[in-house]
Amino acid sequence: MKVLVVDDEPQIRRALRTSLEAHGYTVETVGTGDEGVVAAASQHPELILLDLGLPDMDGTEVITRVRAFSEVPIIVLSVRESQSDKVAALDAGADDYVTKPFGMEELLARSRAALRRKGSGEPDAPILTFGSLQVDLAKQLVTIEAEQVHLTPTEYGLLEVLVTNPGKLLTHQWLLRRVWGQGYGTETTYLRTYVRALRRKLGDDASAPALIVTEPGVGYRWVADAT
Amino acid sequence: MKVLVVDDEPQIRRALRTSLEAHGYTVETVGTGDEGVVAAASQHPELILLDLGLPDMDGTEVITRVRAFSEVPIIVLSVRESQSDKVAALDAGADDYVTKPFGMEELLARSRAALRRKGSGEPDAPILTFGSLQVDLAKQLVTIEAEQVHLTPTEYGLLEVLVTNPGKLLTHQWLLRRVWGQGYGTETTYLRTYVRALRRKLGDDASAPALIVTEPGVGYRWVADAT
DNA sequence: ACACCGCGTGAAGAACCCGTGAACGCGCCG
DNA sequence: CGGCGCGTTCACGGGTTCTTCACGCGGTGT
Repeated sequence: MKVLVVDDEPQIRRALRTSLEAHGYTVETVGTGDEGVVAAASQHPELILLDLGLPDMDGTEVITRVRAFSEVPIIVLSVRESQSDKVAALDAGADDYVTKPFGMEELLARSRAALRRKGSGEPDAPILTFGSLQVDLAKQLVTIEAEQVHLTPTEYGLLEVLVTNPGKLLTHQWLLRRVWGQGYGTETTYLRTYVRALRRKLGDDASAPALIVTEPGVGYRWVADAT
Repeated sequence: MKVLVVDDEPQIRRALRTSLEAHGYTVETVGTGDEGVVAAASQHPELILLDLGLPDMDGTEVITRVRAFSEVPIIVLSVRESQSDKVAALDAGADDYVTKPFGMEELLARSRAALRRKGSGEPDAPILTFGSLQVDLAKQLVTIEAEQVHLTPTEYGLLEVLVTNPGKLLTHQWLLRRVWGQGYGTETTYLRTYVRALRRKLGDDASAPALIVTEPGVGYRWVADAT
């Protein structure tokens, strides 16, 4: 049973490692959010313990990134007790939220509860294929006919929400909030610009779309069939 | 989305009921553990909020009894903060443990997290079928004989309120308010135009309607049987 | 029988939206 | 310090959608 610990404080990493290993878990530890996402993709842990106070990126960002390609249980550890922090983390896709300092017995029990639930899930493929187009959600890598395509962060973010919601009509507001953040919702010119960039780089034609269909006045829709 | 609240304090029951119902949940409440187990079996709730301090039986006992026949998510609410209580409840099969007093926003977020985990397994089918016509409410996609039909936003909005109120007589004013907004109510020409567009695109004949029947002087009625 | 009302039909102007191309500013790295 | 990548913003032309109008037709009541 492999557990990934993402925390920047070495003593906490050590404490978690010893306690977890004493209970029969295998433990991997990393110190930054970026390493956390990479390890979640490459190591395939069965549980992630994630500290929210990371130096390089916000904790909810890590959750969103991991949730893009995996449904592995995530338990958040944080010193922040405010409701808004908890709500943000849970709604981003976390399974549980424990405030520091916490009791190790409680954390172990919550880990058992999270792992017990995981029983009925099916392993998901982190690589989506649409004809000659491939999107590796874990590595954030896009290839077309085995040729790597370079996308800017915003372009990739938009592509990710599109391919993970295939067939669905995604409204302008929904896309903007999802890719640019909660403060956005009316900047449809952003979408036009980035949808255009995606279509160009992915070889799609706006007048005869095979990937991204525009629904006038409403939003966009990813129409390619996964193969 | 039905939620079962098991708590012996009437004011907590009331508070939970109002908050949950305000967020769109259907709420059942009972006051004893015995009733809780019975309600869990008979009502098939999709989430259980369980107070540990029940008069007739220990809370972990309730969890064990429910877990004997159901995997419905259980969130424990308790005044007890000791680790041993949390461990006991979680190991008995609870999904989460929240200590009173708790913030309602946090509880709602934890409820969403629990329901999200559960919901990912069973595909809720919001696809309505009427013969060869299919309306996918989630994707906002309309197909006829597996062939995609393109509808404008207004056309789709009108179709949606029609198919979600099958058989009912929908007055002009009601339809206009529902599709165009509160400020409308007399513009029957809009309805004529868009009902016509729908009939054309869906292959219905106004003089022998199989989908949309006009009720002269009153409104319209969706008459197709869901299959 | 006749006028009237509501509906279906078709079409046309106006308003809106999208695709396209390009420019500007900012941070970063050499 | 200069270029480069990226995000943001603007303007224009063409297409789609919304709104509005006009004309027949059938049913209703007088």
